[in-house]
Amino acid sequence: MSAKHTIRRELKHAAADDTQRVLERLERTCRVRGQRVTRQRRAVLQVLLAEGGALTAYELLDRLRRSGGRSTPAAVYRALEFWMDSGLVHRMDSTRSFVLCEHPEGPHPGQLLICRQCGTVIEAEDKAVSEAASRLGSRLNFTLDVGLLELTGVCALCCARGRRTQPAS
Amino acid sequence: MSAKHTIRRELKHAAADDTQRVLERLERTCRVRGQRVTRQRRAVLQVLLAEGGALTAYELLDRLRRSGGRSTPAAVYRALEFWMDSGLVHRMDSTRSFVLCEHPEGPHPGQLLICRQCGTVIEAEDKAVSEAASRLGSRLNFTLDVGLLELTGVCALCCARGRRTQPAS
DNA sequence: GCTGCTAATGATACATTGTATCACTTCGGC
DNA sequence: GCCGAAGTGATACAATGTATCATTAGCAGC
Repeated sequence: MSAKHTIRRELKHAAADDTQRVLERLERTCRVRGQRVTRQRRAVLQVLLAEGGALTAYELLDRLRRSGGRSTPAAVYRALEFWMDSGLVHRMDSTRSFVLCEHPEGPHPGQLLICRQCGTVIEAEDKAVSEAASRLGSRLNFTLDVGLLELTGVCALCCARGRRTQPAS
Repeated sequence: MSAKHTIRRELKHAAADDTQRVLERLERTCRVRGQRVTRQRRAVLQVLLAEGGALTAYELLDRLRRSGGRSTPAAVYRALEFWMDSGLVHRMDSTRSFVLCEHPEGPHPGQLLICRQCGTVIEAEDKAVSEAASRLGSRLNFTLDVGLLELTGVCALCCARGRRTQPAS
């Protein structure tokens, strides 16, 4: 459990941390699982770490190419698929974009709150929501997948920015 | 209110009903709102009614062309956008497909349960889920959009079909 | 160190999904 | 009938995602 916990903390504080160290640890963890962390995969994760938010596959491709790589769409999608299988990256259907996950231990119930305006993504683990959904599933005889619910809206910052009538200004 | 209700009931029982009658009523309702129900729009809705489930834009296009139409992607998307604005059609991000809505009165909180295997879509209005989501939004200072949550899973039928081991073994 | 197996890559082409543009047509109000 | 706005048709294109297959890299066993 402590290994998981460490990765999670490191992801959360990656901006302030030495990115290299985080990657090395991830690499070690994946190797233990029998997975290879190759140049492509490392590069993709690095971009997502550096970005600190969500990116579409082609935005990711752009960034990789700009840093001198010769990636292709297929390569990016393969790397993303790998990280999704590892549980380190989530794909958001509503924006067709990819974001680092904070719970690398694999599939887990939870929610993604996605800001329509700035693209910020907050990952939540609200028991009330996931249990209500689960109950709804049972009621309708539907075996729901375990995974993240996507909730779109406007984040606090954008909401404040957007308000022309001043709340206190 | 009774008009809304009637449309809703008719949509629900469209398969058993006279499709033409439903369309005529929808047309009348839209006209009252100052909206035009054109040939393209009527055709798109007709296909969705006949299908009784979700279709992607290009599946819809295929069906339209097979029935002798000369539609284009743009035309289909325009018609779908029109019906979505009217609240009669929902787009599901997770499957990139479109489905008739049972609540033509406009945006409303609710859930779509989507079967991964057969594509069946059930529309639900579970207060517990939408209220839990809403509370989560408030807690995180996120102004959530009013709309349908997409929950994927496996429907009862597919679940039964898929079970190789009998339930009591 | 070799050999051979498997996983991953690179490159290309292609498939799918969605939009922009613009000339033309249709509809509804006068 | 005429006008203006809304809608259409056609074309081209943008964005997103996959299939294929020859080549390369990493690891296991010798």
